[in-house]
Amino acid sequence: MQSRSTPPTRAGGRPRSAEADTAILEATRQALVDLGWTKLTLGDVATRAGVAKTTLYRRWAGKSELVVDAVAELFDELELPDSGSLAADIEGVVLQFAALLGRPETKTALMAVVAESTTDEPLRERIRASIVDRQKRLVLTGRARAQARGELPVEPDAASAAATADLIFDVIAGAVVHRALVSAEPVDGEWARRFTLLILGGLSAVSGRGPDG
Amino acid sequence: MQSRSTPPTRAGGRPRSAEADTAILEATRQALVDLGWTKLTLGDVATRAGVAKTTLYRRWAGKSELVVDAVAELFDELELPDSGSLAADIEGVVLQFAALLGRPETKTALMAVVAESTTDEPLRERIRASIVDRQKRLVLTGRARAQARGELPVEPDAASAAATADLIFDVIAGAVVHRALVSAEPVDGEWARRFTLLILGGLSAVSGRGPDG
DNA sequence: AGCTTTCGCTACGGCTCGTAGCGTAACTGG
DNA sequence: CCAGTTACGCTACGAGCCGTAGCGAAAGCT
Repeated sequence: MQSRSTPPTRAGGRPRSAEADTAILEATRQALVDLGWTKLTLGDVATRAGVAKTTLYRRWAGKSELVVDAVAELFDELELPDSGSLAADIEGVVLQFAALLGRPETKTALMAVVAESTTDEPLRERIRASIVDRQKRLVLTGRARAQARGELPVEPDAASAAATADLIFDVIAGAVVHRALVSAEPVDGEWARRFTLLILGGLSAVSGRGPDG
Repeated sequence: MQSRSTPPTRAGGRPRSAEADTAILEATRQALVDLGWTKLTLGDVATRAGVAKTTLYRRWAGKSELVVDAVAELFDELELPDSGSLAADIEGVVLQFAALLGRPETKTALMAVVAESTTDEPLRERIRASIVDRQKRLVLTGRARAQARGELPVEPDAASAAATADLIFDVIAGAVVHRALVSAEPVDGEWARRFTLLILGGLSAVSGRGPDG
């Protein structure tokens, strides 16, 4: 996962405790739930994890990196169930992503580290590698399946196909995040259905008929 | 604007300096550019603005509230130019919103305060009132114009119409924010064109033909 | 005038930061 | 078994920021 700060890793010497690692990440998530992003302190996390504060600083450069690793583990749960239709696939991934964003630890952490990454390029790359790309795969496989079913045309131009995939990704992830965290309204089956209708058929499709289409 | 913390406002007494207010908000934006969200301190803002630190604390409850007010002013610039077609309207507002998110002060501030708002309900309400609703108006007027032109059907059910408007809003704002801040790739005319194509015609429309459609 | 509120300034205790130093623990290779 | 190497827990430290209190002076209103 390349999460921790890699030391020169010469052979020999006492190995880093794996239990400490998991304890720290779990303690970080719990601290996020209890305190939120700003009030979370590394000293508090160390106490919760039962390790010394110095141990934390030996493995992570700072608060942002630690939190990214802590929430990145949660994004491993994301999967794309093969529902048999593109619409069902989209609804499924939307609801799954929404459930993840519903957890208090991801809620407060995700936006905060992204905010931090706007003035910290290495951090942004870390987020991309351990969180964002994991979601992007869902879009790629989902589209491949839809194309195999004949639900979507195969774009001949590779550059155009990549741009479309990026677009779809930003639209889906962005819309769910905005609905869940900015508008702070529920991402339920009803919303997922309307959203999918919009993505597949466009504005006229979603506003032309009722939600029970 | 109801931005500052309203004192009991009895008659009489020395009025609050309006110059200090604008100086503080301007200093806050500049500090955001120079330091980013986390490294911004209220003491530093006070020094930049040429006011005492205590003056700041008399008007704002904390860092989050101050920053919200500082960036909210920038969102007043948003306007919906009547371009004559729904597609052009969408592209216009997307590019306008993207330009706003391109500024370093909004970049780092917007996500940070939203992150904070997930554990601070009054702050979320403040953001909604002074920032989010301002964008939502653009969606409502844009749709009204499109309906007047006959480009969009008029939804008879009021609840359904409101749900659609919320959906459109979350999709547009969310996609632009995600593209600009998470993917960190340019929101240019090319992207705006493809995005508009997707919103209006759905997935098959954007992947069916090339970007020069 | 007298009253009221804000202002700038100084000072303070409390908290967090990130690091340094030390002795000990764990694991590796000769 | 014994050096060598690295991680660990612990303590302590200067530095910086927080948010508030207290003061005298300034700027309005009646």
